[in-house]
Amino acid sequence: MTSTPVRTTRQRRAVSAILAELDAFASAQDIHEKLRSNGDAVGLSTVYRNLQALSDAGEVDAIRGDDGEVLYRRCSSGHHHHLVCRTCGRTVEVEGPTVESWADRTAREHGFVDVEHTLEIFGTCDTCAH
Amino acid sequence: MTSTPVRTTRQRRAVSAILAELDAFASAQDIHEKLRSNGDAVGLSTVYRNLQALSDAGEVDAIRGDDGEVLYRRCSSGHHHHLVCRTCGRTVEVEGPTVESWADRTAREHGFVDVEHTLEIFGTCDTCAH
DNA sequence: GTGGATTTGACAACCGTTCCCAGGCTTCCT
DNA sequence: AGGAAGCCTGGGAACGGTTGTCAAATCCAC
Repeated sequence: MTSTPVRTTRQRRAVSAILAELDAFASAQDIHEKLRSNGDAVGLSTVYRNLQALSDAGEVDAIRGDDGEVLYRRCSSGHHHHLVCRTCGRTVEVEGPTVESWADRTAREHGFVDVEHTLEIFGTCDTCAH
Repeated sequence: MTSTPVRTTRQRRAVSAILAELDAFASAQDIHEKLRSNGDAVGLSTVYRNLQALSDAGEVDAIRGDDGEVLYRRCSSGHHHHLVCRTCGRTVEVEGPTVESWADRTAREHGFVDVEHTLEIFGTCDTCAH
């Protein structure tokens, strides 16, 4: 396998920097906007490309919002789920060991293999609920 | 509150009929295509409208596929989750009572209210796995 | 059957995302 | 440091799913 060279460009650094200081899930366009208002102008295509690359590399988590747009967030590396505030986007990473085994067992009982699952919890956080 | 009259049109019936005989999740465009090849021509807009209406009325479940398109399926009325074959779309409805309470409890512990969750399991069904 | 509101359908518009490609910038080598 | 090679960038066009528009068709109550 041929190693793919990766270059550290200003744009790539800028995108990573934004993600590092963000506690909430944000869309590619949100991030593009933030970069722009920070003075760190980066092309929209580039933002998309880099977010996707980071996502593929497992460095950021990607989920799909209600309206279908993809939201990104820098997360801890292990397998976990998200508790997301539907108002401000603030996110808490949670683990549910029981869920994992239940999902796998259930799928296997029905003859399914190569099992994955998605689980997200949405609510309104205490700050946003007054 | 003013009651909204609902009319039973040929198109509405055709869409419901297709859903009734479908065991898998299907996109609006899939359904439009099936109707068309059945000779029951229905406009694409109408298919979208009716699927959305059925979804709002809770008569069909809607989930979002990996590529972001919305998939519909007629399901049983109670709260349940889906075990979906990622190859053929065949779907089994499953229940996970433990998951429900765990999700609610976890969210509440973090001060979140008005909690919802989404949980889908994807795998390859025995038929598709050979 | 008739009137009048609901629905339909063809097409345009939308929106997030991806593609394209000429020019720019990193890297590596010397 | 200087220069060649090729990955990266960015602006705009293209794309695919979905929604909006509005005149014409349809359904239902009377």
